[in-house]
Amino acid sequence: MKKTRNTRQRGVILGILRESHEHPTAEMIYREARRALPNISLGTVYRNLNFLRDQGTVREIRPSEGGSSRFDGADTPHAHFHCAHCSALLDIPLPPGLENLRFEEEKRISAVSLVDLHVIGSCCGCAEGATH
Amino acid sequence: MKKTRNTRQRGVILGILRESHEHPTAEMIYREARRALPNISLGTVYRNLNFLRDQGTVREIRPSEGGSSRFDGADTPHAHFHCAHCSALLDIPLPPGLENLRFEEEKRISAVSLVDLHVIGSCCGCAEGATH
DNA sequence: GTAATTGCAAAAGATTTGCCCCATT
DNA sequence: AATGGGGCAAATCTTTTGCAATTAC
Repeated sequence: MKKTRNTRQRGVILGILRESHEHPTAEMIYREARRALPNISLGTVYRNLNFLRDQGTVREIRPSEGGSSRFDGADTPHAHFHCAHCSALLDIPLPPGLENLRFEEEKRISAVSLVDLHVIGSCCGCAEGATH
Repeated sequence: MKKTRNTRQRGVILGILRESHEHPTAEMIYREARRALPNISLGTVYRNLNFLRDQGTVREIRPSEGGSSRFDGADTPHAHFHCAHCSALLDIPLPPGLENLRFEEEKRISAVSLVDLHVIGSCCGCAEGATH
């Protein structure tokens, strides 16, 4: 197995993700990381996000509304709510019964590694009254 | 409200989507549509897919693995299984209990318009034996 | 010392858009 | 005839990649 290094860049990126609750994009992480490491490049941010995602440390969320991927550094299972109006992305609890989905009866599926639940709708800040 | 026209292009695109079970990309739909309309352009395919998606007629699926969006012309609720190895995208039944999720207790959510469940794993064609 | 990782910039990929013409209503 | 929609090509946006220099181990 390939050896990995603990670079300052990787640490800063993971730290940002761990502290943020807003599911930042690579660009937002980049801007934040530049405060600690003014020379960090966007390519490095992307490379590390891909690395952390492949490692299972963070989750990449590709919003159904389009636009950039958003990243989630939380380590407990949860679902996501997307506001279709303001593109806020909120963590919501996983509905009961979804923690242990089984797909034995589904002959085309051999193994399940991840279950992603996305709820799309309108957040309270964007309710009826608001301009759409 | 803006009046919409039934163009040959829009009809062909929707027809392809309705008949396909493989969740084609815009590019695949474009190639297929060219058989009926040799002059259709990729831009037109994208414009119509966006239109049909905004109208709620088709669903756009942004694969967690990355790459192009895939489109789903089915009209009954279902979940999706993504094979992480061959990028097959299969319709699977919505697990019981997910048809009528309620989010009353979630104060930040005002309305829900769509629930998307994505199961990521390995399909049977890509099981253990296969080259990864 | 060595190989993983970085910064930079260019490239690639996917989707959108402007403009002018055509076709549906 | 009016105008929504199409074709084409350029533009935009997001993400990836090649390469030489750097740095963690």
